[in-house]
Amino acid sequence: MAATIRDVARVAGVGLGTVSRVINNSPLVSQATRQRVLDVIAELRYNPSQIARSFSLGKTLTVATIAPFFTRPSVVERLRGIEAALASGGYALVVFNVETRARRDNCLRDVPRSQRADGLLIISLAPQPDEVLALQETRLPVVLIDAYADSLPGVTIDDVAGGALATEYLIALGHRRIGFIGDLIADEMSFNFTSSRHRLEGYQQALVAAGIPPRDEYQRHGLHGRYEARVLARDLLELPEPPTALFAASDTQAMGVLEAARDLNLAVPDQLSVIGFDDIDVAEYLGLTTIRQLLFESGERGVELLLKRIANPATKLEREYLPIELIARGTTRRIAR
Amino acid sequence: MAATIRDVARVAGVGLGTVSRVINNSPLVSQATRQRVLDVIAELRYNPSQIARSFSLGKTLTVATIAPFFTRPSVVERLRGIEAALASGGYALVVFNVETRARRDNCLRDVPRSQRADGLLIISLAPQPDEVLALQETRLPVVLIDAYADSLPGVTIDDVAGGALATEYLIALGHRRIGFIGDLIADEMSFNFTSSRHRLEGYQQALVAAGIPPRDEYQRHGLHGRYEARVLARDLLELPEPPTALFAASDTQAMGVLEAARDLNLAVPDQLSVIGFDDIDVAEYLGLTTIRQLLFESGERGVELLLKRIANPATKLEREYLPIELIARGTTRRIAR
DNA sequence: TGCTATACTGGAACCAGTTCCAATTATAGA
DNA sequence: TCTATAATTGGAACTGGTTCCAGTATAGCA
Repeated sequence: MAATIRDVARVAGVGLGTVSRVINNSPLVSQATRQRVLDVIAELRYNPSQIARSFSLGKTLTVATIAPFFTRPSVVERLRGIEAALASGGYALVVFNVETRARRDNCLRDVPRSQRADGLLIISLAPQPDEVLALQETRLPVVLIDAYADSLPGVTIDDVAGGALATEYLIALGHRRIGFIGDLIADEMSFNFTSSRHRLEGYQQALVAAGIPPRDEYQRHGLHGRYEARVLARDLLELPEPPTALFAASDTQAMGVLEAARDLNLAVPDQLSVIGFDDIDVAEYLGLTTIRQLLFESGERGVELLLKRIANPATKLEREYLPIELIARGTTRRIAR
Repeated sequence: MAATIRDVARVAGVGLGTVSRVINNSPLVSQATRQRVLDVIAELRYNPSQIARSFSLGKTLTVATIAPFFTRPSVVERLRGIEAALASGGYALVVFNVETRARRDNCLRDVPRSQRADGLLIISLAPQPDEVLALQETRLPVVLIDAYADSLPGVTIDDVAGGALATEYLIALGHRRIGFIGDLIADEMSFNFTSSRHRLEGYQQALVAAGIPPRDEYQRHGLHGRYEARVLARDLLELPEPPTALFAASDTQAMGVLEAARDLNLAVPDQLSVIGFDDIDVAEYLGLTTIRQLLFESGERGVELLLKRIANPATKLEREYLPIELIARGTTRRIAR
């Protein structure tokens, strides 16, 4: 139906190779011939088939990304960085959104094997050791973003340090009773999210370092979401001896905490300090104190690492840590001991 | 390097066709042969090349989506609907993010021509007549979401009715001085966004119908964004005779309006009513009165229409209108005349 | 036993590009 | 004019699947 390169060659009265050379701007074509071919291409409205080209070249000029819950603002921002970096490199982006354990497993298994893409970015999901092996076997270049796995390159932050940073800040403000709201442990297990767990570790380390024994009843875990965090926080704040400050493992969850405070008529920051994590777009609007990480840049850097590996698969394993920063806004406040 | 179907055939001692039949679960293979082939596939760790398969079949099992500013919550939610519907149909999703006029034009021109995908979804961008012609010439099935163009199928809402609905509600609450904050006209022009313009039309119609002459100074346009809307709203609210209610063409812009009110110490809803559009996720958190549209579903329905057209390109032009609904929350309030 | 219908199987041809080698033509230099 | 070299050009072979036709084996039946 659509014109092929052979049609063009026939009509222009030249050989296949010549048309191919014209399409690819090879210098090995005379000006006159090039013009003739270009005219015929226009006349026949010929468009080279990307598929045939990929097939012949053995490269797809496409990168696949597996992302959990890609509506989360933090994930979206990373994706935006990825897309921007890929577009400027001439690559297209295929997105797989993962919202269940089964789909996570399927994607991690099938996407690399399908050979749809020249490389794979995995956001916030840490492959298990056996999955890492399977990945390596496919020889597909892979880079993790916001996740860590032995012997896979990645771009992350130091989540333990981030958790500690947030907690130390609250301690410095005079808080001693500090609660933590994070992702469901079971959920972390099934998806193998690691950031919430690491932030919890940092939280505990900071407490211990300040001589404050961590209390189990101050640590709550639920499905990642505003509503779930709201319920957890409400519960936490109704303890006989409630925390005076809450550290939420993400800004989305911090929003749930703020709702809980509203539910209970607790003034923030006067009666309750709240700190989040990520510094997503609305955090500024809400005046939320949080730990900023460079989401857009994480996508960009991930692409950079990946393209380097695509160009040269033997590149040594690189792992990049992006900086974090405390952004003090209006939801935290000093209290008297 | 990687094993091909011919390797499998050779090692298993069968023909090419037989291996292909096994891969595709054709019933025309004896149980014994099938097992032998499966064993060899496992042994050689053979994975069929998706590219070769696409090439041979003439279909990519991929759908491309062009979306402007895909970080906007409304766009993300539509994308989520698209991805979900595509995944369940076995299709992959390629995403192109458009943030400049030049990229919009390039994407609209090149993506359909590259024959990377079996179909194309365009979100919130209305192709111009000449672009429609070019699209049709490629014979690629296309469906618009949140956009309208002559002779292209699409899924939209009635934005004029939505604008009227919001405005009528404010009027019913007793407001007479009602302002409008929408996207930059020049921007609409260059991207050819239409929804903000249509909502403005509905706003004007509702005013006229209620015997209220629309005032030019009450209608402001800026780049789509919270900050820009904040500046516009502040300006509007500092008029000698400021509006008592503001209709923002999107929830994101409504958030900017709320910030402006905060800047000027205007209590919402007591001194200023605010209504948004879209009912994005945070709207509920903010208690924002808004017009809800079914974002996720718009993606799903768009995919459904598209897959129908891919299966049968002769499908007659379908255009679907999704319902809208006023969600009254806490940022609007009745005032005495 | 022979014949026919049925169940499998093999592999050539095909999809639309790229690449590379051989052939041809043009150009420069002697 | 002839030769060496450079500049172009043509097209076969190749990429890895699918499809379809022809061929073989097996079973059922008279």
